[in-house]
Amino acid sequence: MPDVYLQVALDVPLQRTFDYRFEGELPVPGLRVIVPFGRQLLCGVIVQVDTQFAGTAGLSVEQLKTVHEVLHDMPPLPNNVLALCRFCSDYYAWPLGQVIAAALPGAFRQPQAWQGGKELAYYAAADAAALLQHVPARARRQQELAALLAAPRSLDEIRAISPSATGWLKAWLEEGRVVEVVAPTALHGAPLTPALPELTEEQQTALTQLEAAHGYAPFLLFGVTGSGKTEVYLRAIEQRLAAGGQVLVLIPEINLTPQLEARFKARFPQERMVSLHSGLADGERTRNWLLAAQGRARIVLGTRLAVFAPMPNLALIVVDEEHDLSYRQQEGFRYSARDVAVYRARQANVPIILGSATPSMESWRNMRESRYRLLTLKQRAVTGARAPQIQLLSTQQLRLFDGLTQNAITAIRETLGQGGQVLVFINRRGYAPVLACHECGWIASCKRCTSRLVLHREDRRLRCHHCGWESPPPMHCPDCGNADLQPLGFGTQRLEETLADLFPDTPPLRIDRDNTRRKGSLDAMLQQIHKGEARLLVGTQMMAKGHDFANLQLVVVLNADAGLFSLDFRAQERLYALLLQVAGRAGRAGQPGKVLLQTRYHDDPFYPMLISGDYAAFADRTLQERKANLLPPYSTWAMLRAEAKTLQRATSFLREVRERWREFPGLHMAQPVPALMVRKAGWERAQVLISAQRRPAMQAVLRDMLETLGAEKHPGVRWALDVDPVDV
DNA sequence: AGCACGCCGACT
DNA sequence: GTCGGCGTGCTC
Repeated sequence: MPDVYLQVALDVPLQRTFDYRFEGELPVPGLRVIVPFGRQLLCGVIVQVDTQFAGTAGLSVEQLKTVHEVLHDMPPLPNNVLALCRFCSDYYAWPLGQVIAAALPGAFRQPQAWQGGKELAYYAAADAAALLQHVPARARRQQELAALLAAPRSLDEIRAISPSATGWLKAWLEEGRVVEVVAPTALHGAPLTPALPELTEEQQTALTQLEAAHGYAPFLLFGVTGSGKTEVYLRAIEQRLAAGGQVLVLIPEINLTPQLEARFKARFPQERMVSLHSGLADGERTRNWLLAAQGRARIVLGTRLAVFAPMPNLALIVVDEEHDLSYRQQEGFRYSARDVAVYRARQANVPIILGSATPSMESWRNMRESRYRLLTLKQRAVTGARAPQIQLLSTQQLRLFDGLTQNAITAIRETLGQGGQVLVFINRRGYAPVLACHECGWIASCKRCTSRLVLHREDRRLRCHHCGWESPPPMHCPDCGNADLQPLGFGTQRLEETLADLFPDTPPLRIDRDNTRRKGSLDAMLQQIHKGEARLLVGTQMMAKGHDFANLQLVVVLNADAGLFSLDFRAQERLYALLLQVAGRAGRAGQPGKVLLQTRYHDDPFYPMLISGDYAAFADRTLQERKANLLPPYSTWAMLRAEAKTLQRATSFLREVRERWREFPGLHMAQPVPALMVRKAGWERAQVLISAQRRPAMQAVLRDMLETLGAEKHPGVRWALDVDPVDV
C-alpha cells in the first residue's frame, strides 16, 4: 500500500498547515485525525490528500511524522464547509486550523474519538443497494437485516431480526458496509395543520418574490416591528421544506432561541429541528450538529456559530435582525456571521433573507445598488401594534436634577401613580469618553478627520483614533469659554441612587450585564417584573431586546447623546436601532406607550428621522455621509492590534510595521494610538487603523503582512489583525 | 497555544 | 543544595 501524504489543519495559532505521512486506506479531506505535534498529540482536520509529497519548503519526507489515527466518529467535513473555512481563513486573516476548530462542536476538537453517540447509536447501511448485493441471497435473515438497514435502526430493532444479528452488524461495521449514525431526536408532535394567519398584501408580495427565487438570491426584508417578518420567514421556509430542502435560520442571541424555537415547533410539528448555540451542553450540540450534517434535521436554528454547520440539502438561509452586532465574534477568530452567511448562500446557490427593521449600512448599500432585492413591510400586521410616541426633552432648556429633567421625573411619578411600569434606559452602548461642553454643545473633534477625539484618562490626552493626532485637553470650551468640560454620558452612574431617593415607595430594579451574570438571576428579575413586584426598572441595552412587559407604559431614555457623538462612525445607526427597540417595549395592546428622550442636542437632524420612524431616509443620508467621507462600506478597514508589557513596546512595534507598509499602493495607515482599553490582563495595547478604498488592495496587504510578520520574531509582542473592525 | 529547555531566588 | 519563576523557541 503506497504512502499517502496528508495536509492537516491544526488548532494552533500558526498560519500554515502541517504535512504527515499515512499508511493505510486512502482517507478523504474533512476527516478528523490525531497527529503527533511536538511532544503532544493533537486533533486536526485533513485538508488535502496527496499520493506524492508536495514538499513544503525546507522539509524532507524523512522529517514527516506519521498520522496517529484517522477518526471516523463524524462524517468528513464536506467540501463546501471546508471551502467556507478556507474563505474565512483568507478573508479574516486567521489560521485555517483555528477557523475549522471554530466550525466544529467541542467534542470534535478533542484528540480522541467521540463516545457520546454510543448509547443513542443508530446504524444504517453506507450504501443500501451494495449491502443487499453483498449478502448471499439464501441468507434470508441477513437479507432481512440488510433491507432494514436502508434506514437508521436502533440496536433493539436490529436484535429483533435474529439473535445473531448483532454479530453480522459488527462484521459489516468493520467492513464499512454499515455506519453508525446519531440517534434521531423525537419529533415534536403529531402532524396538524395550524390555522395560518392571513397575510397582509405586503407580506404576500414579499412571499411571492421569495418563492419565485431560485439559485443565489439575496433579499433585504425591511420591516418595522410588528410588521410580521417572522410570518414571512415561516412561509418561505415552509416552501423550501416542502421541496425537500434544509433551512438555516440565524438569530442574534441565545436568549431569543426559546421564543422562536417554540414558534417554529408549533408551525412545523412534523419537521425535525435542532438548535445550535453556545448555551447547549457539548453532547447535545454535537448531536444536533451531526443531525444537520446528515441532512436529517431540516431546520437549523442557531446563533452565529451555526453558520458553519454542514447542511447537505441547504435550500434557504434566514438571518434575522441582520444588523445586530451579536453576529460578530469579537475575540479570537473575529468574523461576521451575517457576511459569512451571504458568502455561503452564494456558494450553495440558494436564496438568503436578511431581515431587519433597521438594516446595516452595508446591507442598505447593497440593496440601493441592486445587489440585494428589497422587500418592504410598512404596515403593522399584528393587531393593536402601534408606533410608540417619542418626545424629546432638551437638557439644554430644562434643568437637570442628578441627570433627570423635571418633566421626566413628573412623568415617572404619574405613571407609577397610575400603577404602570417605567423603564429608565441608560444608553451605554457606543460609549466612549468623548469630551463635550455641556453649556454650548461643543464637541472635541479632529481638525483633520472630522471624527471625535477621545479622552484618555491615563495620561489626560485627547487623541484621534483615525489619524493619531493628539493634544492635551483644552481647559476651557473653545466656543463659549465654559471651564467645566466633561465626557458625554458622565454622571449616569448615580442614577439608581437618585431614583431611589426620588421614589422611596417604588424601589428601582437595575438590570444590566453585571447583576445578571449568575445563571437564572435574569429570569428571577423578569419574573419580578411580570408579577408587578418591580415597577421602576433601570436598564441598559440588554433590556432593549426580546422582553415584553404588558404593563410598561413609559420609557425614559438617558444619555442618547453618547451614541450620537461616539467616535465610532457606526454609533448612530446602532443608536437608531437601539432607541427603536427600546421604544417598542413601551405600550399595551392598542395603546401606544410613551417614550421620553433626554438630549442636549435636540435639534440634531437625527431626531426628526427617529421620531418619524423614517429609517430609509436616515439610512440614505447616513450612506451619503459615508460616501463623502470614504468611510465603510465605501472603503475597507482593518485594525492591526498589538499588545506588550509596556505601551511603549507595543507602540514602537506598530510604528515600525507602519513604516514598512505605509507605501503599499492603494492603502492608508494611521499612526498608532493606545487602545480604548489600554491595559488588559497585565498587557498594554495599541492599534493602527488600516484603510483602503478597494478590497483587493486590503487583501493583498493583509496577506503580505501576515506572511512577513508571521515568519519574523517579535519578542514580547502579541499582535493580531481585525478585518472589518466594529470597535475602533 | 502548549510544552520544552534554560538559567537565577526562597525553600524541604 | 533543589523547586520553580517565566523568557524564548519550536512544532510537519
